[in-house]
Amino acid sequence: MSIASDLIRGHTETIVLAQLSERDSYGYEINKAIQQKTDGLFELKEATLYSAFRRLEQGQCVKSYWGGEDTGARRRYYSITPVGAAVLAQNRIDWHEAKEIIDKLIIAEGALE
Amino acid sequence: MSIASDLIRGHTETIVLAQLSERDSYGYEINKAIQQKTDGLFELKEATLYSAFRRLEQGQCVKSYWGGEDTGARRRYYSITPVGAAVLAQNRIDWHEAKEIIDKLIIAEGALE
DNA sequence: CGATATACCTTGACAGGCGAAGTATATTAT
DNA sequence: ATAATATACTTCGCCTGTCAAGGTATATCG
Repeated sequence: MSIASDLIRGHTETIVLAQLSERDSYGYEINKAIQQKTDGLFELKEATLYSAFRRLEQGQCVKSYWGGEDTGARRRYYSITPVGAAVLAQNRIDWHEAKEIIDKLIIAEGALE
Repeated sequence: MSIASDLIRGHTETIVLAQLSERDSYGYEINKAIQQKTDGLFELKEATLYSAFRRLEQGQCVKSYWGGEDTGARRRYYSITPVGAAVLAQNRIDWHEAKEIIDKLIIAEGALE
């Protein structure tokens, strides 16, 4: 991956929620979707992804259910809850704010477009 | 503060280096400058700031020297090194890339401006 | 039958942020 | 005078999210 762990830290849950807001999905598929969306520049590590699922489910942000296996192994599907949708909405707002703040702080003095 | 720890994680060193690229400075002043630039929305916690200094100095990114006290207590000034300047430049590039990647992943489907 | 792709799970280490507490000096208010 | 506040730095130890490493199980393809 070409993006540092610390730069992604804190975004994992939001990324997962954003995926789930499109449609119910499962770990493996979500990760493939992320790789595709970023042209292979980024992927979630499995341990990171599954620990995010655990936190999200504990926080009532997602619900899970075992789904049918068309091809490989069994899949645990996740769906976003109203709580999760609200958290996602807030996280998006926070991200916009954080972006602006960080930009203000790290962009070079003269580099104002 | 209104920006989550995990969203800031990994940016602390870059923020400090960016400040030092303008002029030599010391911890307290850097933090004040950051608060001013962000209209009070963000500040580095002391422990965070000083541990960043330690890492940066160990990594040859900054050098420090004791400076004169015009008003309060003694100050430890920091200056950015060529290594630090290079790291800063790379971190800025990384930030731009990370921003785009995160945007792609968390922005709502229909919300493309 | 072995290799590969799909799919999930757990453990333990590591690193950075930060609360809390401490030290010391100068200024301002009471 | 003295208490409070602002300036300024430092250290300790906890917490949390990431991830390397290892494990399990099924289906497909050569």
